[in-house]
Amino acid sequence: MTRKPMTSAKSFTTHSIRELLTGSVPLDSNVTIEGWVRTRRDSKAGLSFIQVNDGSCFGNLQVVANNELANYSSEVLHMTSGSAVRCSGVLVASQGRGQTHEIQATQVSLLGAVENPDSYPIQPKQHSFEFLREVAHLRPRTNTFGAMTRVRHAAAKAIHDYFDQHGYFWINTPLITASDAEGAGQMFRVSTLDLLNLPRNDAGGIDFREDFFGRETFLTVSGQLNVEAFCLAMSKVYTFGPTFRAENSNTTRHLAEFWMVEPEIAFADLNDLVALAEDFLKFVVRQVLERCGDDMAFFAERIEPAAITRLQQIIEQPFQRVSYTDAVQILIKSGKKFEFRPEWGIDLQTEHERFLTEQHFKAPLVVTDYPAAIKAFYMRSNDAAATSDDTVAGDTVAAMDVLAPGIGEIIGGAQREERLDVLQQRMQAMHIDAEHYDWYLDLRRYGTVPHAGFGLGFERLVSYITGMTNIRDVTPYPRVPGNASF
RNA sequence: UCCCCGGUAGCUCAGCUGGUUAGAGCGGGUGACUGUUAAUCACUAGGUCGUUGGUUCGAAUCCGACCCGGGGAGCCA
Repeated sequence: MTRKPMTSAKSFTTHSIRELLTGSVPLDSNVTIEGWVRTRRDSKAGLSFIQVNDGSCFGNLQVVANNELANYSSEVLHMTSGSAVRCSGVLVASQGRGQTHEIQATQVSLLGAVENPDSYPIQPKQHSFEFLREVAHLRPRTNTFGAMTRVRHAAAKAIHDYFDQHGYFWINTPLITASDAEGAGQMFRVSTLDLLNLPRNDAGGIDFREDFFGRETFLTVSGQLNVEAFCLAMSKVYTFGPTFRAENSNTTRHLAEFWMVEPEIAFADLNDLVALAEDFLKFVVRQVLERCGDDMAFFAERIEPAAITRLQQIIEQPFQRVSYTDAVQILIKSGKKFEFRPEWGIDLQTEHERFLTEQHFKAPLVVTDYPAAIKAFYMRSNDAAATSDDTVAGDTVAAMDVLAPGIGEIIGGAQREERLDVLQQRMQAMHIDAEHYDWYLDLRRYGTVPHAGFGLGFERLVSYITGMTNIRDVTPYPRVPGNASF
């Protein structure tokens, strides 16, 4: 992107630093850049080196400003970290080591000064992530969050590209909902009622007929049920949008507000879904590696040494696959002492998942066919319990989780129960009020077909890709219990 | 929600068997020096030791309560 500069400097064209560093602009061109000062080093020989970053790429551009500039001593020497500047000059090959290009400045303008340089929080040094969360509005100016932001963008773009190239339609499912979905967790209430003066019904409860929508409403915990309806018309669809969970979860992998990707495919079974998950993840990872080389190199150097190599392994290796029943057997036979003893019928604990992905398989792992009792009502009942030995296995459903080393569950999905009578039985058994799901049951009454889908936690994906271990550091403004700052 | 750990300068931390005036590095300011690379060197400013009670002649240091942050677990994506 090139454009005219905002000021009068004639024959200088404004460029992103990315353009200048990647060699798409010939040397000796007159150029202008706009950005924020990372560091400034002064030489009393009469020149200063200003490292400028504009977010367009990981690298800074070095601007060489000498004392012949009219504002050299009055402004240039006071351009501390964080100052906003516009620099014009000639793009040249750098005389010094450490960078290929630099600008010999003919004009350096201070657009926005840093009022209190001694208290500006972002210094050219390592900060703790805990501290940076307290200055979430300024942390985009750090290397780490610049890199994370570009990776996050590249991943989101890759997700849309993958589905677009494979004939999927992006469905914008509602964020406000009246159903409590699959009971996927605690929900945030949406209401315009006056909390200090609640309307009451005859039974003494709150009269939600007086509320904005005439009934109780919440923020969505999943777009899945809604997107299924479009799946059973458009064949291949997906959602990608914000999701809300009011769970009191205080961990490095939970947010109250996060983004979720939920593809849903018709005329498909669990095997098709597993194949999709693998192909999809590999595509996204490959795109990020191709587009964000500098950023990923930074994560590998400073955050997680294996950041790049483990992504390359994901691309190259086939995902491992194991049934829940076999996974439990592996855990039992491992002889390893777990805090929670592995047992058929109990959900895999974090320590179990970690053992399977990090020690046993040492790869992303797809676990399938979980006990029906611990899974949601809409998951398809398997016809027969599949076991690889003499273990007695109970009823299972065609569910699947993709577990990634270091992160745990990154994808959860299932083939959906398309048989009306089986679905109704299951809802009854799980005490789900069928009245709220009549429209959902309609999908089984009118032209039902086998279909399947999964949910991918977008932040968990970014966390896995970058090696950033706390999910609060891979989203711009994290919302967690007790904190909605910024 | 449960279990641990922590809160000292703008940042990262030391000091914590109670005892003159609470320290260092980085960052800021000033100066020296150099086509510099998180530059280097010197000087300098900067602190209600999370809040609040208590113990004590005396509390950053010991005890209680509260607030905030972090890690782990559960729930899940």
